[in-house]
Amino acid sequence: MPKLPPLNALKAFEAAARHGGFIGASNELHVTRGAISRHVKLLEDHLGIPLFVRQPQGVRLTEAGQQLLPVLTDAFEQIARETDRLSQSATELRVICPPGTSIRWLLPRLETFQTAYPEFRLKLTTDFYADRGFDPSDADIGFSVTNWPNRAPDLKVLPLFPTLLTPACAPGYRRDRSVTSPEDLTRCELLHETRSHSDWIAWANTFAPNGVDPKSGQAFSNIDIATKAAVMGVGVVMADLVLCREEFESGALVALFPKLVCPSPFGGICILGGREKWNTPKVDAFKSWAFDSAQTDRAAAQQVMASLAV
Amino acid sequence: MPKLPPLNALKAFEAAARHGGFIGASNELHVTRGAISRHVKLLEDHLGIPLFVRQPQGVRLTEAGQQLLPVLTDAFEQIARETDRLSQSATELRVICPPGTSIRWLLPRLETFQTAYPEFRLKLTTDFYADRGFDPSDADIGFSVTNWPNRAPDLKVLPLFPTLLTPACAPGYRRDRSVTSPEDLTRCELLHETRSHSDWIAWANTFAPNGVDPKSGQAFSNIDIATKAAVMGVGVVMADLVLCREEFESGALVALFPKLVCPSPFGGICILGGREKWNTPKVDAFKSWAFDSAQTDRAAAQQVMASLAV
DNA sequence: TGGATAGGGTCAGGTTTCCTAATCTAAAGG
DNA sequence: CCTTTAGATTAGGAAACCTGACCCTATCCA
Repeated sequence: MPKLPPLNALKAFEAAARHGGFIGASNELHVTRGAISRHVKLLEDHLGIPLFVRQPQGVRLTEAGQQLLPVLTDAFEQIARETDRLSQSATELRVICPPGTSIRWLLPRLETFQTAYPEFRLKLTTDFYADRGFDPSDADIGFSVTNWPNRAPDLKVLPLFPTLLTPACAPGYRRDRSVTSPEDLTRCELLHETRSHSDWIAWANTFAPNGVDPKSGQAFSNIDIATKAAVMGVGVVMADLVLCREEFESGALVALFPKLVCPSPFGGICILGGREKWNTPKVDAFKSWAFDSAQTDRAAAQQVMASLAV
Repeated sequence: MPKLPPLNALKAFEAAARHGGFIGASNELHVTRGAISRHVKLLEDHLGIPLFVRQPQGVRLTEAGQQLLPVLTDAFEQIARETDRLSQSATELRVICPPGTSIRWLLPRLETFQTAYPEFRLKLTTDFYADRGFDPSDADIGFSVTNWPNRAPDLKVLPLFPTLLTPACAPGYRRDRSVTSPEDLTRCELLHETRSHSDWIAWANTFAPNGVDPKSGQAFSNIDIATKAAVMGVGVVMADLVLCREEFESGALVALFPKLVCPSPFGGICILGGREKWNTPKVDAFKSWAFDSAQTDRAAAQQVMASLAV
């Protein structure tokens, strides 16, 4: 690799040559004429060959200067194009989030992110991941309902708030079925999300090992629809006390067994990101915003847990 | 024109990425690891995107780094190639010199130039110029026997030593013809250079307006051959007291009229160069060497002129 | 003719950037 | 468990850089 001349001198020369004078270059580079003059001279000394002919009316490129200019312009343009592209991609924040979490948590809060960090352009994909789980090359941030125990070594995880599960239904549904113990659930319609019955399985394992078949009932494409179905009196949904806080507070949903709350074995809602990007400004911004936004959710969860311990 | 990142940081990153580590880069750039580390971080901050994944065993390029590296390598290589080429041409010194001056003055002294300035590779062309005179794009330096009065505005001139003309011949030739006054030259064979009879014309105009026909006699392809012919007793040459000093001192040539010396109306031997290159290191070196080497010639000319004034 | 303008060169002095050298950290290897 | 390796980090001093004021020259224009 042959040695390069001083790069800043090259930049100064390129600008001066392109503008046909030192003043133009000094404006472009926001320095004084003297600075351009010295840079150009330095480069000429380095190469041992004059690049400009100085005349009282201004400078004119020598033959050597004319040969050097297009090479530099081209090289700098290449560099600028690529670095710009990378910078650009540094401000685009791609987030992927499963439908339930997206509808019930992320979407209602997203506007505050854009307000807090207008310099990032957020692109949200609301969808389940493909079978392989979250892939950092698809998005910068992925929401997840599990802490992905040891599953992806290249992924970093930031837990936002825990998932607290308990069966819930509309007040009228409870009245009609007069459910008082887990065994009574056999008389109820269980409402599921299509992809997994794991929430019902987890809860049933803890509180009703023999009293309910977690595979029975109806399935919906995502947990938000299942919850809405419960509100409409279709059946009993395994509700997250945190994510469904609104429905519980308004009375649209009631917990069948307020003391039988099962923390999700997978931990709760968290965000994932590739190790490479985990500490980039855009990901940092999102992490910090998400963690702050989840503060009230963590507090609510803690309150529920405290009330159970009594 | 989009803004460029700090160029030195780009250089540091490029070297680090190419070597796959900061130590390799620090060796190539002759700085410490810390310097590379800071440069890379600066660039990452500037772009807002990490370029390396830091691991205890070393660094690994991120996706962004992998995309940036080839662009930088290519751009720097282009620049290095072109600047190298220009530097190279800065050390090649092309000189063009008419045959007479070349044989009698330049060639015998050339070795001392190479000794004094081994960094320049001198390429000598011994030839007359084409009709248009010396062209700076053909050579960096041109020797001339005239000062080119106001003829080429873009040329710079450095006079080396004056031309002092007087008719001379072999001692035996003078004895045979018993020449004692300019009028006796009509009985002599005049020896000329093919291209121009101006020396004889200039001398005859001054000292023998009616006594000699400057167009008569024999012509030779250059003044050196004409001089050698005179030494051999063929005729009378219009000799330069400076350039033919050796022949006069050894007695091979004698001046027919020692007091009738005519300074060339064109001044004398000088070197020419294009204004653009006149102050480049290589041309400066040659100018300084040539001027110093001509010191004894100027002294000899001065001595001749002083002896005439007595 | 002579002042105004425009382009560049140069220098001292202060600021920014840069590098070094020493000290930390974390992992791997003997 | 100690050594080695590869980077990160920091203070402080060296180098590069820029500014701002001045000079020069040629041209324009009144």
